[in-house]
Amino acid sequence: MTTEQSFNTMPPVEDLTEARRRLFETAIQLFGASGFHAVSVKDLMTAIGQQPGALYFHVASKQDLLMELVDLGTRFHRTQVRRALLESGSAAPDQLRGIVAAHVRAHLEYRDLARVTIRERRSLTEDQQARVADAHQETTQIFRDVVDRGIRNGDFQVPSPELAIRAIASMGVRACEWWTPEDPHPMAEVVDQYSTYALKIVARVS
Amino acid sequence: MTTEQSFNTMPPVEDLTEARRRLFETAIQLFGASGFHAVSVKDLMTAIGQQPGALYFHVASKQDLLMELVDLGTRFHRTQVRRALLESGSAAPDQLRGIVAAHVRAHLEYRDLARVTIRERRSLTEDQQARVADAHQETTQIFRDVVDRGIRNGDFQVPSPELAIRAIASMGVRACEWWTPEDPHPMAEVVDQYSTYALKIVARVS
DNA sequence: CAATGAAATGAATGATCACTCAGTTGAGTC
DNA sequence: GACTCAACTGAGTGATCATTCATTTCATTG
Repeated sequence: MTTEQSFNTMPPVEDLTEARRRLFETAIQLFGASGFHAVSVKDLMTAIGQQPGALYFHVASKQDLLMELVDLGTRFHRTQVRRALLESGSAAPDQLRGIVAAHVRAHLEYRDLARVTIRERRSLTEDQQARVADAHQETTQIFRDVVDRGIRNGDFQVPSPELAIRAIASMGVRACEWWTPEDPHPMAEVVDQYSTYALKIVARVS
Repeated sequence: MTTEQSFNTMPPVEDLTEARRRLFETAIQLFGASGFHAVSVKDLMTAIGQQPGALYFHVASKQDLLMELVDLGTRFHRTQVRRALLESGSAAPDQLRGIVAAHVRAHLEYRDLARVTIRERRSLTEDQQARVADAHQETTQIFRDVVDRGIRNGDFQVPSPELAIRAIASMGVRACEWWTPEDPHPMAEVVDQYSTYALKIVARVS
């Protein structure tokens, strides 16, 4: 097993032409750095080395492009958390450690995508938000299921599962805002520590 | 002692004319809801019931207005954390509980201001960011001092104080994004729970 | 080598952007 | 009742915004 780290801006996606993939990657970087509304179509296309109008060969609108990015980020996040649960054992603490690690890692490996997905969801139209809501809800439900099960069988003990999950998720969500590959704490350490914090938060008080 | 909750958009500020205060409050609400770049000068001044040009009687520019709001939020946050430390006893766990409670409460009582302060710091110019940096740094240092002291005297035990503080702060910072006064969990419960989580994170493993 | 079609150009569209400024309003002061 | 002054109006400025579209480029295919 290699300890190789990936610092791509976009997770692997099928059915994506090279030109589209390059557009998406650039958009993720610029939107992630400055925000959707702060980046103009001219800014975006100049960064790719093209004219503004070329955007509309690939997407219907700037708004539509954002939708695709947020959708991509939300689905990727769900995929990673889902997989982590599948690869965990049946013990609730192991499961929680697994999904929190996946959650944090997703936000650190693809920081710009995570920033866009988190920050710019409110910039989507109501219809667009509805289209993304399901995938996000499913990810939340996985956390809820794991914590609830841990509470039922006595592994965890916490006054409010909702608050605990919000707190746990917050650590990972915020991580993409401050962590960089140059940080003195390597990604693996952050992932490990934050997973431990999650377990401490829901730990049974004996 | 009353248990009265305040849901104003702006903390009390001296030396502020009524017209300016109204402008600031509206700006905090609109910028907090949609983001600085998504709100035009026309949007902002229409919400106050004035012409766009009237803005420039009160501030030099839209950018300058943002600077004042972020500065306000950053200083208020520091004030609250500072005060909480002063009002705590000498025991590190009590101090940590106090400053975390103040941190979370500041983000819940003034959600829009917190959102603007957190999200839009990157929208400031470099000079403006530098002007805000000191106040923010001082707040961080308070957390650092409390945790470090707790570690030295054996109350706390954690592999990395930096990571623990980031995690603890994240819970409060994110809270202004999801909590509302209509939430089933009242503010006091969130504040109390999150303070407890903070103590659990840095707790000595015996 | 002619035909095709995906990809991008370059110039234009009207709308909206932040911002300016000379003039108006109206409440308070001498 | 003339004067002051903070607050705001209303009509504009040029720049930039997202978007459109007829045309061009160029690698691939028949």
